[in-house]
Amino acid sequence: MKQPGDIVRKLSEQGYRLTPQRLMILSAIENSDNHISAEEIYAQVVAKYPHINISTVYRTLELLKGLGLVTETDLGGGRFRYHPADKGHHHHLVCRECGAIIDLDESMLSSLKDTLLREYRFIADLRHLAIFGRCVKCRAKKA
Amino acid sequence: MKQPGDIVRKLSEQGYRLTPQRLMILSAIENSDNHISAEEIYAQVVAKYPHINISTVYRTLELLKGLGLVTETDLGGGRFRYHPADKGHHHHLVCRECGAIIDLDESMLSSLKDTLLREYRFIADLRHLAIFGRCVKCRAKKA
DNA sequence: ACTGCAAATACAAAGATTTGCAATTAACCA
DNA sequence: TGGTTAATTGCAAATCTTTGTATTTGCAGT
Repeated sequence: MKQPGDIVRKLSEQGYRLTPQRLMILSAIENSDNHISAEEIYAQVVAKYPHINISTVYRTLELLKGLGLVTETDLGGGRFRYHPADKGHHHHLVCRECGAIIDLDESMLSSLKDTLLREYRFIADLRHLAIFGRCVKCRAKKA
Repeated sequence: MKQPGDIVRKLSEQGYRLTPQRLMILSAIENSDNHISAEEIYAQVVAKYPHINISTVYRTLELLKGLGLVTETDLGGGRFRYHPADKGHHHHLVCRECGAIIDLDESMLSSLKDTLLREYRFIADLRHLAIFGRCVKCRAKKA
């Protein structure tokens, strides 16, 4: 398991500067339960450090994504959410009705990946896929 | 098979106005080979009818999508593409390297849909999914 | 502690999509 | 044909994300 600050250490090891902005952004991501958005990160950081600009949040997320330290999931239409990569790859079932996000184990899609490779010779990147639909709770609500 | 103008007829039947803007937008979608974007539609229409506003294009697409006459595919990050719904549902394999879009038959994902329903009781909407990766041509280019 | 410099930042502006509102107009009816 | 009216549009502004650029700053080497 990772310790808090593990991402900070890796950044430092790779020669990236540890600016207060980055530390606060990382803290927001690591302390988030799950699936935090750029706007939410910005809101958290700006409360303590009003000087920060939101473009710094976006660029930091871009950096962390590129380094594989943070995972980005597109919940449709470019609504991106982030979480620490060490919390494991998984997919997301997103309920269109109530907005619930259900984590789906990576192995669920391995046979699909195999099929695409065999039939289309296409190497599918299925690391953080979002699938939309209707969850069990909303199915119960009304016919 | 559908005739050109079939969507026009359906709109009219359901009490929607047939404005010149809508007719030209529909013409652009129906004459497109595949996967046209809102910007491309706008560019085509504005050439003949410079007065049109792009928000009309977006609103018309929203309407057609809601009526199930046009299908919207999110090629990642909210880059939407459209095509007539009667050309059939299919999925898309999108190559991150060369941008190629490979159509994938709907049946390809039916077993995934079944599994999600059985194991998660989740009704997945897999009508126009985009899966990212690397296509066979780009695999050949370099190791 | 101080200095230099490349890295990182803030700011501003651009691109893509959405939304509120006043003006326009397609379609119905006399 | 012309009038009426609710649907539709154009326009402007807002939102979210990205990008260019001048300024600031972390940090390695004094």
